[in-house]
Amino acid sequence: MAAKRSGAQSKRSQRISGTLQPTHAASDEPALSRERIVATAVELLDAQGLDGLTMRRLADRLGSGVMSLYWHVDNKEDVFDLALDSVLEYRGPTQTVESQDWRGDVVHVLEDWRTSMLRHPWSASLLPRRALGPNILGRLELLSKTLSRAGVADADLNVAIWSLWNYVMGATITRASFDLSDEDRAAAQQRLERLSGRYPAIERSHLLLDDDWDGAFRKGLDFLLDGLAPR
Amino acid sequence: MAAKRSGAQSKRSQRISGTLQPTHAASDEPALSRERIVATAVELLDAQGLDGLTMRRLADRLGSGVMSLYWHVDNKEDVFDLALDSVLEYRGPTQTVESQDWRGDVVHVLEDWRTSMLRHPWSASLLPRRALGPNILGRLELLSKTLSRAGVADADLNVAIWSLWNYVMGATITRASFDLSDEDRAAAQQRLERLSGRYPAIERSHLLLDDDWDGAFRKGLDFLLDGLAPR
DNA sequence: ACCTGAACACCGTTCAAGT
DNA sequence: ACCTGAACACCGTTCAAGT
Repeated sequence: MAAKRSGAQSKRSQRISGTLQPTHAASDEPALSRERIVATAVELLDAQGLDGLTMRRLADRLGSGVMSLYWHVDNKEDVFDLALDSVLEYRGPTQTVESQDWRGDVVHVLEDWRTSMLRHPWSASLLPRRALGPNILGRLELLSKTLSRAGVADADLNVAIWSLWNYVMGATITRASFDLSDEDRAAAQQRLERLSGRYPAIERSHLLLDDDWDGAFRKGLDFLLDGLAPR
Repeated sequence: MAAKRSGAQSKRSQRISGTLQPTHAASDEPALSRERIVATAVELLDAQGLDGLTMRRLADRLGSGVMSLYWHVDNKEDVFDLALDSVLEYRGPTQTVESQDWRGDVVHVLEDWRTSMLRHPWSASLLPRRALGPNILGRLELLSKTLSRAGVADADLNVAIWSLWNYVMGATITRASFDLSDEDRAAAQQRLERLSGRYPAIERSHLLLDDDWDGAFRKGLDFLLDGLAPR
């Protein structure tokens, strides 16, 4: 990873080191690299959302020409794949020492997954269309092992993994997309009421205003786990 | 809805009715309308996928100028919203006569939902980013009523709805995105094995090759329902 | 090995104008 | 009320060229 330099220092070093950075004389940016590109792409996505990521904007932010990116990266799809997988890197404990609470471990793995994605809401809507990168596979691997330890039989393992994956993805995607629009939800509820009578049930229960996403997530997850690995 | 006419008939009527369709003399297409635009957008999405929908291509297919679309439709986002909601129109029985099998009704509602979306795989990856149209609301309403009849208490209704929604969305999105790439999955499994050792658990269980999506869907759904509405 | 600008074939949408 | 073409400000990517 390139270290950050202060503006003053970089200006000086730029003036002095004309021969040291011959191909990069007009800029104070460190050299281009796959890592820098991906990190900057994530920044851009966080700041501007899915549509905000543009090869041209990305190059701008990196202080390089647009076409320079294509040396390090296949195309825009590739950038999406890399950004998504980088955001899903697992940083938690990969093997809690002698844990006895296997069910708690499963919950932790899944909640960490959800939390990671919610930190970058674009990742949720991106995931369904992208390839499985190494970090995603790593999380699936971890989930598989934890489920085995929790007592899920080998024959049921894939069903269990996919059920939980589906649930987590659905919950995360829903939450990420609905949470963006708080007053939209209020507006939606009002619209519901103006159509008075067409949707009486969900109007009465204030479905669109309900926002205990975390609670609902945990509750549904518990039900699933009860079925998958009876305690 | 504009009625379909045969080519011959429309050519004749075009020649005769110069004064009847004065603004549309040069084409044998019926007049533009919101409905036609949406229907054609769905065709285009089915044929070419998400990236295949272009205002220009859409206009081409409709035999009109690009800008004519904007009289009937706000912008491209609007087209996406309309196409998505149109695909989610519920056509099943809205009130089965005196059904006693309430749990079966819930399952039917959710499976019909999933089936509708899988008929148009782009809808799955589109949904998380779009507004709730009338047909989506209608399905939520139906689900809510069915759950009530199945014995879910009012206080638990929203949690139940969102849990099921999340599960169905996750399962559908996953299935729609993974199913597109059959030999990709085989390639992924091979890649796994070439990395031999990094992901032993999911390699051993052939997770990426497992494709009993429907079975997994039903199983997980049953577990959820067991928790939400004990029989 | 790494970076670049010009050029191509596209986009969505504004606007002013037509009937 | 409905449709249109020209024009604008963008896109992603190929290519041939630079160091």
